[in-house]
Amino acid sequence: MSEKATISSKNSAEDSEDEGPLSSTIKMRSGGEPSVKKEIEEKPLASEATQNGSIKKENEQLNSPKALNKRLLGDSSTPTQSSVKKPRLSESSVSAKAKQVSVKAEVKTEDDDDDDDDDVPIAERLKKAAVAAGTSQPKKKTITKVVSSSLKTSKKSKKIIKKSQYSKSIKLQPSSGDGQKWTTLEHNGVIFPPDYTPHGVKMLYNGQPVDLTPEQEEVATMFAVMKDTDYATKEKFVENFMNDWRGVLGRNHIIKKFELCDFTPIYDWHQREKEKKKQMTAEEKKALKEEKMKLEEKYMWAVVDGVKEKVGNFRVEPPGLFRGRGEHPKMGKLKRRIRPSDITINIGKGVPVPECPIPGQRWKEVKHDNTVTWLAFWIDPINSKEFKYVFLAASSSLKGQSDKEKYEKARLLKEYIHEIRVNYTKDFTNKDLAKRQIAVATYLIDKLALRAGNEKDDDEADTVGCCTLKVENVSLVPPNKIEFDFLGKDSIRYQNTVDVELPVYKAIGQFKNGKKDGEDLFDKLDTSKLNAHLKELMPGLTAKVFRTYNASITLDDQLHKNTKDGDVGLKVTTYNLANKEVAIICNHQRTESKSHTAQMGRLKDKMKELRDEVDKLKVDLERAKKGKPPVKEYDDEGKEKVKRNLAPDAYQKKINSTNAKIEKMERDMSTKEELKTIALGTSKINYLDPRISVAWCKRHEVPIEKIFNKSLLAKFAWAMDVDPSFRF
DNA sequence: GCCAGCACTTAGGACGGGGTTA
DNA sequence: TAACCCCGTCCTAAGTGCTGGC
Repeated sequence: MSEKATISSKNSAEDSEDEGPLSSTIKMRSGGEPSVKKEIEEKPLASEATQNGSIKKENEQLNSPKALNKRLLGDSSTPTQSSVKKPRLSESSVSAKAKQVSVKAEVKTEDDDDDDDDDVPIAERLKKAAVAAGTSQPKKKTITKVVSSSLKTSKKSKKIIKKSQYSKSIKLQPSSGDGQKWTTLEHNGVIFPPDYTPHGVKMLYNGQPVDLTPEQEEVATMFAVMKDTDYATKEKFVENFMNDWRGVLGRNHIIKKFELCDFTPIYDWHQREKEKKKQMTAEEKKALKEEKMKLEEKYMWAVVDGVKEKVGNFRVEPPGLFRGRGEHPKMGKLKRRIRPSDITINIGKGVPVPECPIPGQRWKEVKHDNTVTWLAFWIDPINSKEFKYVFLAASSSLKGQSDKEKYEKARLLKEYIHEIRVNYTKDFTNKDLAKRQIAVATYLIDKLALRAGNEKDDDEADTVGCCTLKVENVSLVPPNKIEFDFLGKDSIRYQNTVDVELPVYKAIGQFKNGKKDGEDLFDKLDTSKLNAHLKELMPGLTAKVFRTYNASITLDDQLHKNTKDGDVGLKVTTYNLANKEVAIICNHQRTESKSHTAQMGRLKDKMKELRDEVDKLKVDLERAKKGKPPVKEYDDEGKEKVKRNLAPDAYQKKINSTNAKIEKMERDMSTKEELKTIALGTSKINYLDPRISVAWCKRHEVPIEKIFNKSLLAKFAWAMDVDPSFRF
């Protein structure tokens, strides 16, 4: 069970029949087909119009007959042959279908209210429903075409955007339809961690120092340095560690029982080393850093189709003890050292194969597969069914292209969401149990942004997603609430009580009926069935698209509704609040920092000091008004403090400025408290279409650097030239 | 239709640098 | 000057989803 606080639900009880998922107006054809096919072929998509035509180009490419090529079954292990894989449907189909979707290019102004609730996440609409009952239909400005150049960015905002060295956009090459990811690829392979250097510090066994070989000492040290982590106290961790360590120690070694092991001498040695490192002068640290840089420089870059791109993880993982999350059955197992003979390299044909950095050794294999993006991989030593890949960095064009496609797919869902909701609502009462389960699962994924929930093996932590929810994870709370309590990805607890439509409540009751704890709630369903069904509703649609859609549309909606005139600081606060809403929806949590309570305590003390100061200043102000000197004050040693006589105006000024400090501090404290277990970064990196943020910054003259750090600016370079009118 | 293999995205925590404060 | 704290970066685990083969 996670120790983290649970994010409380924002889903409220206003989930009435009228304001449910189906209440909103939609742009649909009477036949139920989304939007206007003919119109589209003549007019660009709204998004196309804002993308300098680049998307249209993509669609053409993805639509090409080449996209239907099948995978050729070549011997991919032969270095001279590259396997050509069948492109994923999702890559081609979304863009292809995109042509069939509506669109009159519409621009909603900041003043416009949303009149189409299907463009808003359900959770938000539920909240809105209570407030908005009886509100009049808002107006929407419709124009025939949006061309980026026709929308003027104000001079000032242009300047702000231009000022940023990262604001230049990159033009992404559309991904080809045949699954080919690159034409030429050059890189220098991977770098290995240094060999183990024995320290010679002896651990104790049964109180006596023990001699260990370097290999045995290395594993002992891995455990010793984790002595003060939670892992070291977990039975499973210790058990797995001891089993693997015994293998290294050999059958006849004196060390048998963990209880008799004392790793303290090694732990202390490690602490001293850490301290030594800390005590190094700035110059020494700099020199060390430069040396490391020199060693690594050549591995940091790849050249893809003639463009120099950063490599993401060019360092091979060092050996260690496996740190699985939650109650992972393999925690503590020895993750052995990876050697060149474990590594498969992928590189362009006709360019030099990276030299193996360890003399006398060689790569396991060299491939030339241009249908994949990995530069190297090795088999995970903890789970031999899995691979560890070396990919390009997030800032690379390849990653950028795929990121953009992800957001375009989520935007496409906007066009289909109404029909999808109509569809699943109808099926809440379907006689076919499988259909009923699909309907309810889709509803939960849409409404609560739950993950799909693939099946898991027994040798993984016991976590669930939507399709793998167990009977005990879901409780009925009459008359129509459902309480969720389960461990999701990374064993993060999801605890939420939500109002649901009555048919959903009844259906879940039926699914639970006659089942015991530990049994699947959706016994007729798994992720492949669910995704197959979703694909019938929209090309390329899968469960995870709903998370992207919900997150991005929530940000867009919140920014649209809540941005007020004011200084940049205020606007950034508005942004962060919107970001927080998204993090709550996606259940992005972090562990409360160990020092949080102490930090809050210190802030409270400081606040009290400031308040006392204001009280004293008020007294002195009254005295000054009467021409009296300020009240005498004494320090800890009883010596009188020097206090100047000030004019009443000066006291008032001081009071005002101290009050301002108090107000700021109150705001900071409440933000700190609210965000102590909420992680904002995850959604910003993975779920929020960066074009929403960039366009909002342009419209409101907020420097983009206030929203994106250096890494994000690089990752989202492709989004920087978005038109200011862009809406998700 | 199912499963295993594969390729990729999404995720939280560790760590360290640098700015701020006492 | 040290302690504190924030933030960016790195690390790698843990998900999702597609495909081919049976």
